[in-house]
Parts: sequence; structure tokens; C-alpha cells
Amino acid sequence: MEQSETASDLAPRKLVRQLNFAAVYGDPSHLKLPPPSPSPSPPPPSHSPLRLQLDLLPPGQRPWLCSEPQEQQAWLYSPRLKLVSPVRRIPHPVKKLPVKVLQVAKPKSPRSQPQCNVELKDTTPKKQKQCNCKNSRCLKLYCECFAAGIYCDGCNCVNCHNNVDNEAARQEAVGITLERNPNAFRPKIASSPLERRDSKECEIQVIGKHNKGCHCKKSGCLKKYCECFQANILCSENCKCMDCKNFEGSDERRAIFHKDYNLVHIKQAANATISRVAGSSGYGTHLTPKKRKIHEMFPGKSAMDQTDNITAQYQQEIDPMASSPSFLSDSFVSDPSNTRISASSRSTYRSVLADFFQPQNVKNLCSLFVVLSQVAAKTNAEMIGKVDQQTKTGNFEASVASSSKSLQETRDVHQLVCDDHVNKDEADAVDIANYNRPLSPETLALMCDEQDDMIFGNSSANGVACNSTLQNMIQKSSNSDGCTDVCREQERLILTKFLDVLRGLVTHGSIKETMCSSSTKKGERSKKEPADNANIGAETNVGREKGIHNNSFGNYLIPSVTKISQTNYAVTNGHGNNDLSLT
DNA sequence: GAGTTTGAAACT
DNA sequence: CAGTTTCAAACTC
Repeated sequence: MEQSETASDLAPRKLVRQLNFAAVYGDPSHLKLPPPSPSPSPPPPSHSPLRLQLDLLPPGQRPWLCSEPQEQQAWLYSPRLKLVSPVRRIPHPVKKLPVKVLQVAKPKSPRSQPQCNVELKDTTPKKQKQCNCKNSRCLKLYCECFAAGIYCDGCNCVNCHNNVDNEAARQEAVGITLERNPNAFRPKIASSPLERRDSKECEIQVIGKHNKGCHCKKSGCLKKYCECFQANILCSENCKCMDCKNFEGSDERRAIFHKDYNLVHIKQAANATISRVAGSSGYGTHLTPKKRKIHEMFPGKSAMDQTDNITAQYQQEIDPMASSPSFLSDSFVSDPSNTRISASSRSTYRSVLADFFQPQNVKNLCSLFVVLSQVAAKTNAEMIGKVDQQTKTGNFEASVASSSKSLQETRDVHQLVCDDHVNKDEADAVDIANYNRPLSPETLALMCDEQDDMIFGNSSANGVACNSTLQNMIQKSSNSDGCTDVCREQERLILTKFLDVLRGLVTHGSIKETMCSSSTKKGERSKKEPADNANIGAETNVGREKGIHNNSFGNYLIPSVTKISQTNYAVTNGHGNNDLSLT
């Protein structure tokens, strides 16, 4: 492609381009001269990064830097006005950008993944980035510096004309670019000063949209190839992207933002157990991992596969209920296709229980189990005490003490499980090594499977080790006669209550699934409609219909610890009511 | 650091 | 306006 269009070739168009430029940046009457300085300021270094006071600019307007080295600072450049003087645009009468002094906007950000704490209101990098143009002479929009309206400064470009020495050619290039696209130098992102921070997700999101929209095909709009993603905005109706994952409620997008937010312990602790219970509850256990689906959708795309693998991995870690193939999302719905959100445009599954299970819920559940254990221990102790009141006082106390100790250990283990920041392996190690109280073979078998699933995966060697360890524990359990009855009762209560909780989850998921399915039949949502809305709406409706006043997992399914404690209090006060049905 | 992938920009 | 080519950043190895 011919890139060497000379300035002389462009000369006849100059006037038109200048007029275009003026049209782009407004009528000169909007401009005012800077305050007169007592003496002409020396020009800035010709290749120094120029700075703009963007708060003096109306939204949606991008200044063009002065092209004359003698014009210092970031005077707005306009071919029609440059002979007058360096000019500065007056503040917009209504809106004012919240940003302060920014370096001249560059559309591309550094190679860093977006982070929770990233300052997104200003989506531009704080440090000027050097371009590496080779063929464009830095006079086309390919060049980030040129596109940003700044001189190349310290760049690695070849045959650069985006400098003072080639000002004529540069101006011509500006004119050509503007002639082609009058908005070429305007911000691509029409960002508003508003931002939304999702406290739960530590996610900051600029409320804005790409003026032209992206046209991504392979990146899922979750890589910096995508200008929307790069600007930390959601894709909008302006976009013509394919397989977009950069929409509100996207699990993949959330995963990217939360890859450091490690909930893997919570997920893994509940994952194997609940999936097992689900499998025994009559629901199908056919699992269609999302990862596999993505692979099927992108055969032979190694880069995409890797990205999707990472994404799925992150998703599993942060959103167990929504993404875990062995968790509720697929196990609890009879037809996973019903959970497909806007199938034509978003080929991602979203669990009907997504965002339903929160860390606090797990903590509440753990607390509940601990209290139940205490209830069982005390109840059993009372029974023992009545039988052997006169002859086994010492043993009774020892038994209670032993139960208390084991309960405390249980509590510790559960706290480890519930702690978002604790190392999972440590928790599991504690779980095995310090679980001194005897366990029933059923529980141990359950744990063993959990260990297989959660820790060792499919490793046969490790699985053998696991089995060996747990067999020893089983042996220990069968040989132990210290607090067998107490432990059995603890297990019975905990598992019974856990089953109730899971049944509640199943019911909730089924209801939401039904609602989602019906809403899907009514009409497929538009591409950019947030996926969560339907679920939330369905959930709300369900809540009304079912008399559920709160869709919070903790309030809905898990009775409060206080309530359990009250029951516990009743038991310990001799009411003898061991019925802990709290539904 | 080289090679590949990607999508906007430029061109036809 | 659609299809193709060019380009440089983003990404992978």
C-alpha cells in the first residue's frame, strides 16, 4: 500500500480540511485566548509530552495539540485559529469532566490486565507509551501517538513524521484523516463521569460506550484487542462483535476482573459434597462443563482455547455456583439449555443460581453446623447423664469435654473452610490430620471422595494416599468408643439440615429455571441487555409467589445461628425437643 | 525477542 | 457499503 503521500499532493484539499477541522472542534467563538502573559513563554521541548487540562474541555471534544513549537502548552490547534494565538477552549457551560490534569489521552493502555483498583475514570495510561510504527510514518491513525494527538516522543518508530521537523506533512496528514473521518480525533469512548462500583465484585466500570463500537470476532471482547474492553466499558448496541463476553453479568468478564478474588476454598468445600447430595436426590448428574462447550465452539483455536481455559478456571474459582460443572448449575437443572442466556448472541451458560450463593452464606452454613453439633453433643450428654448419672459422672464430664474439644476442632476446620483467604490445602490438611473425633464410614467415604475431587483430582497415586489415610481414619473410627453416639447424632443433625438446605437450593433453582425458561420463550433478550436482570426479576417474582421475602441465601435457606441457638437453648433447658426442623 | 493473532484503519 | 489489505498493538511461546 502506498503510504508516502506527499504534502504537495494534498495541498489542493487543504482549505476543505481546515474547514472540516473547524467544524469538528467547533466555532472559534467558543474559544478564547489564554490570559496574556507578560512575556512570551519559551516553547516547550519539541518532544516533551504535552499535557492538557482536559477539565477545560467540553465532553466529547478532543483537542489537537498545537503544532507549532513556539506555541507552548496544549493550546488547541485549529488551522483557522493557529495564526491568532494559542487558544484554550473555555469550559463547557453544563458538563465538566471530573478528571484533573491528564496526560494527553492515548487510546491504548499499557499491557496490564484490568485490576480491581485500576483507576478507570481515566482510562488512559499515566505514562506515555512509545509507538513502534514502521510503515505509517506515524501519520496515520495506526500510530497511537498520532491518534492521540501528540508528537512522538522517545518512540521506537521508523521514519517518523509525527514531530516538529515534519510539521507540514503532519498537518496534511491530520487534514486527510479528518477529511476521511471528521471524528477521527474525537474520543472513541463517550464516557460519562458516572461510574459504578460493584462492591461485591470489586468491579469498577465506566458507564460509557464506544462511539463506533467494536467489531471483534475472536477475542470475545475480553482482550485488549477490543477497544471496549481496553477502555473498561461494556460493549454496547454500537458494537457488531461476535460472541461477545463483555456484557454485564458475563461470567467470563467477571472472572477476569476477579481472578485474584479467590473463593476456591468455598467452592471446593461445598462442591463435592453438594454435588454428591444432588446426585442422590434424583436429579440428573449429567455434566456438561462449560469449558468443553467453549472448546466445541472454538475448535482448533489454540489461543482462544487457552484463554477460555483460563477464563473457565477463573470462573470456577470465583463463581462456583454458576460455573462449576459439578456444582449446582448443571446438576440441578434438568435442561441446561434453559439457562442459556440469549443463546444467539451469548454462548455462555449462566447458572440460575449464579450470584445466589455468597461467601457469607457459606459462613452462615458453617456456623449452623457448628451449633447443630453443639446441640447434638449436649442432647446426647443429657441422655447419657440421665442413664449413668450416679455411676458415670466422671465419664460424662470427660465425654462432654471431649465433645467440646471435637466441636471446637470442627469449628476451627469450618472456619478454615469459610475463610476466603486461607490456603485450601492447609484447611484440608487440618481437616484430615486434626479430625480427631471418630467419623462414620459414610462420612469418611464422603470425605474421601471430596479429597479425590478437591485435592488430588484424578491422580491415582494421590488417590491411593487419600484412601490409605482415610482407611486409617475409618479404622480409628470403628475402634473408637469415646463419643460415638454424640458424633453420630452430630452427623445426623448436620447432614439432615444440610440436606434441607440443598433441597431448598434445588427448589430455588428449579423455580428460577422455570422462570428463565418462560422468559426466554417470551422473547430473546436483546444482545446487550444485562443477563442478570431476567434472573433477578424471576427471582423476585418467585419470591413473591412463594412468599419468599428475601432472596438471600442466608436468609432464605439457612436459618440464622441465633435461631438455632434458641433451639439449642430450649434443648439444654430440658424441653427435650430435639426436632431441629427449621424450615 | 521472535513469531502469531487480532481488529482497527486504510484501501479498493 | 462490503470486501480486502495494511498496520501495529496485543499476545504467545
